[in-house]
Amino acid sequence: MSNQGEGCCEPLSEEPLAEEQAAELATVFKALGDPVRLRLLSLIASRPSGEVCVCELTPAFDLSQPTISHHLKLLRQAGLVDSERRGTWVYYRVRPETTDRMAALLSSVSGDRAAV
Amino acid sequence: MSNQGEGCCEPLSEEPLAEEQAAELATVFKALGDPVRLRLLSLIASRPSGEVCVCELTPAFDLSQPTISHHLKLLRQAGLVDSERRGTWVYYRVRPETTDRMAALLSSVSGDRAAV
DNA sequence: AGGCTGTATCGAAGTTTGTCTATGCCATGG
DNA sequence: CCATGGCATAGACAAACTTCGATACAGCCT
Repeated sequence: MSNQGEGCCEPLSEEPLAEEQAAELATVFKALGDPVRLRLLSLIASRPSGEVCVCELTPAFDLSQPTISHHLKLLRQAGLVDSERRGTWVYYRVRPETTDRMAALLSSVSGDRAAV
Repeated sequence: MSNQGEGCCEPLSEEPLAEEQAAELATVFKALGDPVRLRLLSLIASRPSGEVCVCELTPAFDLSQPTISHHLKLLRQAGLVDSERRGTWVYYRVRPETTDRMAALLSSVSGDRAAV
């Protein structure tokens, strides 16, 4: 499969991002790669209280309630948000550890080398 | 539909992330949401020279050459990388403007409010 | 010019994703 | 204790994505 000749450049020394790590990080970015989920995250993050009730998120979109629930589940599984039930209602909040980690990763890409 | 009753919380004041903007940003995150593309970006970014020849990227994966070419195209369309042909070979480099913008967005999420 | 090599484009197959309706679970409140 | 409302899960289906082989295009070299 197309092994380059010899005159192009030096061979790869090492992959900066391991296969396994890339798969894990891709899961988080994939969760961010949908307009609805991005807006959900933004809605949650923009609250001074730090949390939003699902009953407030659902009517903000032109989508069915199960669809919003599904998107929230993906955000939760990606570690981007956390949920807590208080009585009748469920509240979602951002997990800054995850967003910070992703921000640091992207910064390192433009900075110099890819870090963890 | 499910319009909530009245006892939950106050209504939404405004969406922090417009629908159109969310769609645009989601495209970039979607490009990042694949292990192969993440590793490609990492490989390109980790080079001191700032650029990598495609002939070096292709054999680094257990995938066909058209598949790598396709992933590079998506990264380019998302504004994450740039390509330049020099003679026989094509070189890819990271566009720091884009990665920095995404990093800033994620930082703002954990910081306080969602910014542009 | 002709052949060779590196890269991109073109359909096509299989899998994943986003959305819906229908239904189930949990907590509240008569 | 049963009815009601908020939220999650299950199954179904269309659209999108990832991958491939085949092919086309672009430079180099003899």
